[in-house]
Amino acid sequence: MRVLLVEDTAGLGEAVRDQITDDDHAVDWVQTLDFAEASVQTIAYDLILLDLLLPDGHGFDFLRKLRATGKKTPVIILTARDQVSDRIEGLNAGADDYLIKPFDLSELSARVAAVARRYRGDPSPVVHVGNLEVDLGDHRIRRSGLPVELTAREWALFEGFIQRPGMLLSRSQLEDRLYAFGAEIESNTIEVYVSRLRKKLGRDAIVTVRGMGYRLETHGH
Amino acid sequence: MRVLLVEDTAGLGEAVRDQITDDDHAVDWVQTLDFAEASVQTIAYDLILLDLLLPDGHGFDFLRKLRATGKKTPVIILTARDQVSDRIEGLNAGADDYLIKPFDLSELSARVAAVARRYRGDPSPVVHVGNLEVDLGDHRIRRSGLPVELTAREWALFEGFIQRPGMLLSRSQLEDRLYAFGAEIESNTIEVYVSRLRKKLGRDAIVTVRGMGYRLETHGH
DNA sequence: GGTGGCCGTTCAGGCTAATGTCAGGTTTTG
DNA sequence: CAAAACCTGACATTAGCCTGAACGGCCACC
Repeated sequence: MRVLLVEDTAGLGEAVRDQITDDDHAVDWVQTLDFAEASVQTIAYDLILLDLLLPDGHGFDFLRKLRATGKKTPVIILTARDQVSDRIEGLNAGADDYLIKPFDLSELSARVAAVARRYRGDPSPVVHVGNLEVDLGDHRIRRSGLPVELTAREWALFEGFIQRPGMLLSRSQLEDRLYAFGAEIESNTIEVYVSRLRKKLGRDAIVTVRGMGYRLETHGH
Repeated sequence: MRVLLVEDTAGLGEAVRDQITDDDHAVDWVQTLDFAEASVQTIAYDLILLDLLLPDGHGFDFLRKLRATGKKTPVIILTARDQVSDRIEGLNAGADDYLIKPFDLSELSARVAAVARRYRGDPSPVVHVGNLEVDLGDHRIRRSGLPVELTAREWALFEGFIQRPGMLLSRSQLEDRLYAFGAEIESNTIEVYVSRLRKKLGRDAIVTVRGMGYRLETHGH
């Protein structure tokens, strides 16, 4: 499997390259969008790891161009913590996944493996919580077998819950998932999204813990 | 897990130290960058809590130096609300998370736990005390196997007890857990909450030490 | 270029349960 | 025995939460 890494930070680039490279994975590492574009034109990559802030432009531009040419190569975005809101846009722009810096290298391996699995056509792992069936790779949810469609932000929130089912998530932790890190939020957006998630996933899916936050109900109803 | 707290405000420093210290977490508290630098050279910390405005310099300088030496110790920055631009800079400088003063102590716990988990990958620990079973991450309690629901303030108090089972906690220490530091309280709120906790956790769960404070009973009843 | 629909965001109104205080009782201490 | 310290039921207040509705931006499609 051939991986293109687009990342201009030296330390991180090295670490990622070393982490991924093995018998099955070859990594080409470039540091500018220019090189990246040249690379995808000459080589058919199986996966692209894409930093967003690069010296000669924004990763989205590259991503959009790539998709515009019809290429469906899976793309994982590597984004800094203060650009979390970008991920919404990123998913819209055609990214398959994203990782927030700083991330565990093992986490990276897991995502890469997941993409590889999907790429080979193997089924991605499915998490069962209550009467929900969640396919993390595909961002697909079934509720009692019936498919449920979530919008980008609904998913962003829900993903927070699914990563550790049953764990109590504070309001600010949830806000960090939706907005640029540390952004002040004045309205009741979280409540609105929780409300919408409940409408789609079931009234009891998410439990309010007054004054503390929310948690995903882990056992069926 | 070993935590370095770099904070020059006495009251806040104490409160944070007390909040974090438990069987699993040892806290070293220093008040200047000088001491902080000396500390990180002699001890391998698992987490650093860093105030930005310190008597002998700015926290960023410390953070940059730390990263320059290749240390990847997770760092959570503690900063005042009005320094928005600092946030971006801080994340670029290599911080892992941010807490904006004034923050809830329970919020601090959550972040520390999250960072710790991110780096160790462990699930949240479950503590057993007497006939109580406490999951700190989930904020869940079982008493003889049966779930117990606590309100935000009840939990805030209880967290103080559970972190140091059997240790005597003074009234003012407990008050610090319920209210922002320094808030004087005139009524008998502590007594009321201790009473409410006893009703939910068992009459003997919390022992009164007349004139001194309270402590959590550690062996079953 | 226009238009319709979807999504994100905010607001207002209504509701429930958590909170803080008090008063009257109980226990401990000197 | 009196005073100090503590306990706890009751209650008014309000913080915190829920949700329908409306608005505006953006994008795809015509």
